[in-house]
Amino acid sequence: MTEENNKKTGQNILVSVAWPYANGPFHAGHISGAYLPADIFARFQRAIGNHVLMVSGSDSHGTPITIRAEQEGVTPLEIVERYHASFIKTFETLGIEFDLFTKTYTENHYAITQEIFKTLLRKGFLYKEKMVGSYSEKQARFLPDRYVEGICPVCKNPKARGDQCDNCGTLLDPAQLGEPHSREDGSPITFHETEHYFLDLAKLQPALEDWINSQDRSYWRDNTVAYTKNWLKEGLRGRAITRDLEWGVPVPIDDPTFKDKRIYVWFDAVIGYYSASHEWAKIQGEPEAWQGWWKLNEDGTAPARGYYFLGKDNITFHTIIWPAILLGYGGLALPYDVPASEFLNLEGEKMSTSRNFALWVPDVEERYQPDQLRYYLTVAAPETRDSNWSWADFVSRINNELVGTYGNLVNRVLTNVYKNYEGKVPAPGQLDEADRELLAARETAFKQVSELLEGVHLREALKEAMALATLANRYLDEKAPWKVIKTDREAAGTTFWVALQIINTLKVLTYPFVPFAAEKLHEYLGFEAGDGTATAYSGRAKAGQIAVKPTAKWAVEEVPAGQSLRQPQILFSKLDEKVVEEERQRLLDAVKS
RNA sequence: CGCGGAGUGGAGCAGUGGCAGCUCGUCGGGCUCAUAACCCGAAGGUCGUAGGUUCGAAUCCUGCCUCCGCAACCA
Repeated sequence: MTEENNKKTGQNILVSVAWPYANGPFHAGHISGAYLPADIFARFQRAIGNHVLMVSGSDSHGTPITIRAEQEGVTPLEIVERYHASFIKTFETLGIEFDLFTKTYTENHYAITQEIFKTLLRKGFLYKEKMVGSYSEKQARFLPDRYVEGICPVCKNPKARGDQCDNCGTLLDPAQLGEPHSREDGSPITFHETEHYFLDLAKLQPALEDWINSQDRSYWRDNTVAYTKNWLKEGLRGRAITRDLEWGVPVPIDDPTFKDKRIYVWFDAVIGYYSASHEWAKIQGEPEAWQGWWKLNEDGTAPARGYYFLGKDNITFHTIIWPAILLGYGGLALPYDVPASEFLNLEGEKMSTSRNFALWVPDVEERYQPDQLRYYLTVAAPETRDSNWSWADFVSRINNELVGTYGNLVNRVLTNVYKNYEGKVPAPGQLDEADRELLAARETAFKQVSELLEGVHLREALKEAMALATLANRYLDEKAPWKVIKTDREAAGTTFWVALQIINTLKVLTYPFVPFAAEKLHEYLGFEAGDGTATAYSGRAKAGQIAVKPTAKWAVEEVPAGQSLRQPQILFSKLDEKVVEEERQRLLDAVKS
């Protein structure tokens, strides 16, 4: 392990991932934009020896869940449980490992959310205000603006929504609509006065600005900085954090008028990162362990760096609102970085869940190797701008890059050595310039991939690792050890020894991205699974449980001469070209139905 | 004129005033241990668009077009 990495060893890293809203399964954009990058980053951080706490959970509240439950004649909790199970299945299949993936529907979360609410109230960061809400007599509840439909006062479009008219783009207030009615059942809407608590963002703005300006944020992605500064520039306004709902965290105050109100879902959802850390600590049997990731040191510094992985639609909740809540509450660490992703399109079109034009992960997770999905979701990830999932591209990149370049390199080396050297790593003789160059390139690649991963430039990091595989392929062609072996068995052995060292490093460098293959390769190279030398991968996140910490080691290490290899097998399977048409047809069929 | 991001060969990207580049793919040739990697060569771009500044613009300025997110009750 390099000195540089030694310095970093032992830091605490919080990996927070946006809480998926439990009213539908994952599509490819969710995984590509948040859960997979978080997992890759967390695997890297664990491997270099940092203490990672990676948490998230199902966002269990909110009107869409309530309405869906009513449509299906089940309880909101049944909807939440269904998709919570679906999320966990996907994580297990794709090898996305949390320390805890919980729900916002837990006693722990309710208690902590209420405690934060009460503290903010006591410290003067909440205020009460009356507002007018859209009320459906028939459904007997207040509706969010977008669930109110009526005639647009500007263009007379009869299907204008309460927040905006899709026809002419005018921003609306539900009260401006002609003949306002519920979008769900068409029942008429009346307007009732209702009182709510507001988070006093204006009051928190100075502290928020101090925090943002307390250090150079150029390591944040451009879009994230732009969004955040823009909001601050325009001046923050209070934001209602309670709703007239029956499903959610009860408002913890002694006031009968708030008996039928709940804390609004966006307020409680961001608190999930913190409450989940408490839950994790309790399950660990060390109820105070959360402090190592959250509780500010006496000098005001953070005990851990917190990384928040999410989509661009969620940025301001994590750079403005969540920090504001934390500042108001006091004593807790604020986000260090918010690596927000752009959006993933599908076959050149925007995904649309209402049209059912989406790549639903549960539909494909069984048809392809998890590493194939992880690879493509990384190289095609919307890391800096909107990107595109295309099945033709998927097949071509898997076959050419993952299989052709990396898989084939591993296979040609392992099969040659296995066949010709009694299944043992040959001893190296004198190294020549080409050997030394390649071994040096391995050190460079290791350093670069490490730096890129540290900066959350995941796509670049994977590209660098693959470049080393390309170098190794070229080296083998030049050396042609399969020819040399006929006349000079020792010289060929040296070449294979060098190639094995490169493969061993590639195993480490690609481990965060394709952990299943790394694990297999580790064994093919003759190491023991779980021995902690490279990619020991000892447990996967189980439903709502603690993942066992991998003890993978991030280092350039030697495969010792004489070590017995195991019978090599194909690392990644090649895809048949015809899946392109099949998958495209599946998408079309789904849209029709 | 609400705010912000983006537009460069088929795909993904780099390029902040000096001959438009890289990776992948495509086509032709070579080699072949391996799930056909690697090597040599070729085609392919009026840099979204119109104008301006400049000896010189992908780059700086202005207008317009297209895509994306936000727009404080979507989460």
